Formats: sequence, C-alpha cells, structure tokens
Amino acid sequence: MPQEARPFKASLFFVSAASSFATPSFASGVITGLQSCDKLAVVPVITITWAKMHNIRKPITMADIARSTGVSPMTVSRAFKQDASVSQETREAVLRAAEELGYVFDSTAANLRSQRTDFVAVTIPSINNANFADTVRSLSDGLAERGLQILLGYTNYDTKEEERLIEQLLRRKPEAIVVTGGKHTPRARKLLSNAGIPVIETWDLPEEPIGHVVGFSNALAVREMVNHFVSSGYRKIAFIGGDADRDTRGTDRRAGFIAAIKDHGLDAERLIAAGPPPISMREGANAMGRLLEQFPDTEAVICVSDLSAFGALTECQRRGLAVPEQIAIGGFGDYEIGAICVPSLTTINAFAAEIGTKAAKLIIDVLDGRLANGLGRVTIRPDLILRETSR
Amino acid sequence: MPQEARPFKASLFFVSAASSFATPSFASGVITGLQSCDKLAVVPVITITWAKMHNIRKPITMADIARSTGVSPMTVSRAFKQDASVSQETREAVLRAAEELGYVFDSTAANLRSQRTDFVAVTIPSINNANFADTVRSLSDGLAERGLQILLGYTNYDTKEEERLIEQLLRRKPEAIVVTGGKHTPRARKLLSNAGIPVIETWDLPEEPIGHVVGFSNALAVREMVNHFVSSGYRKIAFIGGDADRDTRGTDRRAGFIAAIKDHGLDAERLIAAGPPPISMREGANAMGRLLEQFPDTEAVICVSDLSAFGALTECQRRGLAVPEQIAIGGFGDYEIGAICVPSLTTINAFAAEIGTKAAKLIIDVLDGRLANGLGRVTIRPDLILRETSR
DNA sequence: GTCTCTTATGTTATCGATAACATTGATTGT
DNA sequence: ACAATCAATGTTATCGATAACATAAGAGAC
Repeated sequence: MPQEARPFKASLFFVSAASSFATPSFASGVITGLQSCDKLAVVPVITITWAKMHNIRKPITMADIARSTGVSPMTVSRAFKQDASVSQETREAVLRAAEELGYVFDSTAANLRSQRTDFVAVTIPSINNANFADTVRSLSDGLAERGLQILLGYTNYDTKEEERLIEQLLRRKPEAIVVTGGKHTPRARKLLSNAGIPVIETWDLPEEPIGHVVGFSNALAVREMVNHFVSSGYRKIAFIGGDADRDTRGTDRRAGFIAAIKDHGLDAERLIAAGPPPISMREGANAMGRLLEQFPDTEAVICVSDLSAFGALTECQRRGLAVPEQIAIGGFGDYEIGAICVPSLTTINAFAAEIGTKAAKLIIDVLDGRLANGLGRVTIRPDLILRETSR
Repeated sequence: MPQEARPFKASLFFVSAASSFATPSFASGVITGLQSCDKLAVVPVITITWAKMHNIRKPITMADIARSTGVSPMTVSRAFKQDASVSQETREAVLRAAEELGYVFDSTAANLRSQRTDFVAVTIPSINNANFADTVRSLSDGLAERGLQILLGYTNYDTKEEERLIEQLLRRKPEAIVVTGGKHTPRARKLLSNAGIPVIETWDLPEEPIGHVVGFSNALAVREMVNHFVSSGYRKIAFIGGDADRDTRGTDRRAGFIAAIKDHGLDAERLIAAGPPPISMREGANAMGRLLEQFPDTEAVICVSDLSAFGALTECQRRGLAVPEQIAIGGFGDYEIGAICVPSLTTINAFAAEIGTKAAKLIIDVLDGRLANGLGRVTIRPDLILRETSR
C-alpha cells in the first residue's frame, strides 16, 4: 500500500520536473498510466482517477482527525493515551472521528519520536519446542500487562545464527532483550553489552553473565538425577544427547552427567550422540537402538529431553524391552507427554513457564527504575520428578 | 536507555529556560544532580560528567558516521544497502567507521521515512502447538529470503482475542498479514479489509475470503477419515474434540465428522466435548475415559488432533484396551508423536510446513507486483495416513 | 480581589533515515 | 567529437507522532 501510494506523489513531481523521468523507480507504474494521455495539464485529474480506481487513499493520520474534530494534532495524540489530560467530551469526539475515518494508529512514527518501541526482543533455539514455548508464553503474558510486545527469533541452536539474530533484533530498538542460554559468540556478547538495554540470559547460569539472569544449572539438574539413579541401585548408566560440539544446554547436561557419574566412581563411556540439536523423538529412538546394540547391559539411560526419552521408550517397546524392569529411562523438561505416556517418564521439571514469568517481572522492574543499577539473578531450582520409567 | 538519555537533553534546556522547572518529568533525576552545584555556568560540564558517570552517550547515528568519514549522511545510508551506487572504497570506509563507532542501524527511522517495516504480521491460535509452529517456521524461512521478518501473536483460540491482536499488529504497519483460520469478528474482518495490505487466511477454506487463502477444508479432511473407517467396517464411531461453541478449525472437523457419519446413515451421537481448545493430551485421555463409560461399545474414535488422540491411546493402555483390536483411533495433524508412538497413530497430514512455504511465496509474489490484482487461492489436499491404531 | 495551582489545550521542534531531486565528472556510442 | 548515458555523491524535504514548552481559563486559598 505504501508502494501503491507512491505513484500518486511521483506524478505530482512529474508536472513540475520532466527530468524526473531519469529516475528508474518512477519509470515503472505511473508512466504506463500516463502515456495514454497527451495533455500534461490533466495529469493530476488522471492521477486522482487512477488512485480512486485502485482505491488508494493517503493513510489517515492524527492530523486528519484533528482537522475533522477541530482540535490540534497534539490533543488527538493525548486523547489516545489513557492518562493524558483531555476533557471527556474532547476525547470522545476524537475517538468517534477516529472510528469514522477508520484511523489506525501508526506506531512507526511514535517509535521514532518517543524513542520507545515497546518491543522486547527474545531469542529461543527453536520455535517448535514446548519448553521454550512455555517460557515465551508466560514472558509474553507478563510483559503484556505493561504494554510490551515480544519480538521473537529462533537460532536453530547455533550461536553464529544467534549472533545474526541479535543484530537483527537490536536494529528494531527493543526495550530489553531476553536470550536463551549463556554461551554466545564474542561479537554477540559485545552487541548485547553495548545495546544499552537490559539483557536477560535464561535457561542457564552463565559463568560471566552479560546482565541479568533467570535460569538454572543444567549440569546440576542432571547431576541430581544421576545421584538418584545411583542411589536406586543403577550402575551402568548411559546418556543420550546431541553432539558435543555445540554450545547448548544439552551439552551442559551431558557434561553434568559425565561429572556426576565419575564422582560416583562409575563408567562414563555410555554416551550416545544423537546428532545436532534439537534431538527429536525419532532421533531418541534411533539412539536408543544404538545404545542397546553397543552396550546391551545398560541398566538406565538419561536423555537430554523428554522428547528423546519418549522416543527411547518407544524403541524399548518395539523391542519388547520392559521399562523400567529391564532398563530405566530419565528425561528432561517435564513435557506433557512424559506425564501421560505409559509408563510415565521420570524427568526434571525446569519450570519453563516460571522462567518467563520471572524474566517479565525483572524486565518491568528494571524499566520502571526499580532495581536501579543492580543486576537481577533469579536462580530456579529444577525438580526431580520420579515416575514409572525408573524404580 | 532512552529514559536515561533524557536528563542530558533536559539539562540543556535548563540553561536557557528556568521555567522548565514546572515540567514534572524534568523535576526528577537531573535536578537532584544539579542542586548540589550552585553555579549555573558549569551545568553543561556537570551534565557531561553525570552522563559519563552513567556511561550515557547519545546513540550513534548515520550523521556521526558521515562526519567521521567525510561524506554525506545519504552516502552512509547508501553504503549500507547492497544495491546502491557507492564506490567500493567509500563503502568500506563507511562500514569501517560504523564498526569502530559501534553503530547499530536504527530501523525505526527507516520504517517511518520509507513507509516500510519489513514486518509480516502472523496470528496463530497457540504458540505451543507443533503444527502452527511448523507453519510459522517455514513461513519465516520463506520470508527471510526477502528480508521480511515475522511479527507473531497468538489468539488463544478466541476470535475476540484475535480482533484485539490484529488491531495491535496493524499498528506496527506490517507489509502483509497472515491469519490462522477463516472465522473472524466483524470488526476484525473490517480491520483486515481496510488495512491496505495483503491478507492471507490459512488452515481453512473460508466461504467468504478476505483476501488470499492458503488452506484446506478441515471438514473434508475428517470426512475422508470417516469414509475410510466406515469402509474398513467400523460403524460405531465417536469424535473427541473441543467444545462446539468456538469458531475454530476443531469445530469444522467436528462438523465434518457429523456430516460424514450421517451421510453413511450412521449414528452421530458419540460426541465427546473435551473443553475449550486447545485440547491437550490429558484432556484427550479424560475424554476417552468418558467415551468408554458413556458408549462402551464404541469401535473407533476420531480425535481433533494427534495430541488428544495420543492421550486417548494412553487411556486405552491404562485400561488394558487393545488398540486397534478393541477400539481404533484416528488423529489429526501428523505430529511427530503419532509416527513414533506404539502403536503408531492413523492420522491426517495437513502439510503444516507447506502452508507456511506457500504463504511466504504468495506474499512475496504480491509484494513484488506479480499476481497484480488477482487473489491467491492455494488449496492444500490433506493426506490420510494409515498406521497401526486402525485396521 | 489577587495569587497560586490545576486542567485543557495549542505551538514548535524533533526523532533518524531516506525518497526525491540535483550535480559533477567519467564513459560510451555513433 | 559531441550528445547521451552512467556512476558517485550531495542537498533538501519528509515520514507522523509526540516531547517540550507555552498559554488560557477556571478552581481554590488567604
């Protein structure tokens, strides 16, 4: 529509300056419409007709409302804010006129002048992951109360991609930025540090946080599960996760597994790499197949997520392996599937939704000047949930 | 940060106009800083100190880069576009200066002036649904090739909420808008029609489309499954879905089920309402429980989605009911879980990702002026996928 | 009755990039 | 060789809302 509106303006220039023909952008649509007409004087009329034919109208602005209501544009602007001092009747008149004219508020102008966008940028590894979706949803709900909207991007579990994404997002001038994870490229770190807005790292406890943190230790959470499995008598314990060369939360979980196993004096060699994250149910199943072939005597397996754990469970079912009698399974993330599948999954609840809620509260506190210069550190303590896939 | 930057500017006004004390917004931060100083002449110095102390600097603009490079701001602007005519060395100098100064492109200004945001607004019912996530992902990937970014919002399966969301999104001046479903409030329809941008309705085949359509008939898809079930010998067929009072795709599927059943001269009374959408796995399981109590002789059940179907399946497993021997189950959406669970789910593949891809292509075609005034109508033909939960 | 304070509104300048138009020197075609 | 074209850059005005400041009229205080 802005594109279509352009010819109208261009044709006006046409009347005054013939040299504008040189401009390539001008030489497209309008010319065609005008060439059939040989009298330059009627160009404006033609143009208006053309515009009307195509139902092009210059977008309604506050100035239009002001004119039709008989007040100043500033008063119109005030009438749209709930707190501004405008008389009841003026406001009603303005809103009525706006409705009649079909006015749609133009936030791009407001954004520039007020230097506020009411955007909060958010990066997540994948849009198709119930855990991150939960975080985003509760974050979004929390921020909505203060009129903040989320600008979302996904990184495909790739820090280089994250860097590009962060750069893109910062151009939109968000009020704050929430990133998933605490590992970033050096340039991404720099971009975030220099952005001049609150930065919140989530789903992790970074060693050197950039700004605020709402997260938990992935390694520690898995360690707890290992401890529980060992105390339940399991000794030959395996781990199914993504490839080790990515800086993701899955890698931290894997590292936590290895450390915990070694602390118990056990063998930490039962590691199955299921490919680059995200690890799907299918990949979990495949990994389970490989695990059973490489280490048939495995007593328990911890998976990087409930999705891969469920996949592993189905593989056992296909092979007629009793869970947990012959092999125990643990997941991560407390997805809905883990609670309802048969047998139900032992897992770790990382409180995905709470991360979003806490992050939203943190952002609002910072933007409202509470928490002055301090940095927020919200540590979530994941819960071990014992269900039927382990004894 | 814009907040923090304000005092700096305000204090400059302070020097010229004492009456600015009256402004409440001014009477906050800066005054405190200045009161300890009794010589007005040094105010600028104080201010700079204060600004430095808090590491506040006026954001870098293209004008700054222009100054430091010795070119005009316009040349700087051109240097950032890949197609603009700028000499190689000038461009390099500009980019180098930008890097050194830590410049971040301000799209809010570009948005206003160029009347382009490169946003495409998208509404989906829920952010936590793998089907819609697939559509959004492929849509996003498709649009990214032309530099378009998605502005996403979710409606909670509520048309009133959708109306609010659409209004919010349109204020951001997207280049196009993609909505899920073809049922909207009258006001939402009006907003979309008047927006002056391409409108794409998806996941449905609306009777009166607003603009373009990329979708399929939910009713027809379920009808095919019913037909298959009947031809397989099932007669007592039930449907598990959301409450009937919502205008959603689930309601269409339910309607398609009823119509198809009646066409076969069968009894369409085995309808279990599982609550307001979205229907979770848990709700699917509960609904299955109720179904088995109300209609114990049911031979097959079709669920509004794979999630509820899987929930239903687990309920059968908990009750020791053999699937498909004692009862057959059909789902909808071809979620990953349906392919991997044991037994695997008979379902309908609605090609969620393809909807996104096609919509992206459509949008780009329209924005690039191909498809002139025509309206796109991309009809997807869902696939019936026969797996182990039915014979 | 004068002064202060508040409420409702108007005026002006501005946010930062860029569209539109202008200009200059170099290159090409015939 | 000279007009025509192009490549590279500059100048000016503008997108539309709103921050900052100004002002007029009414309410209340002493």
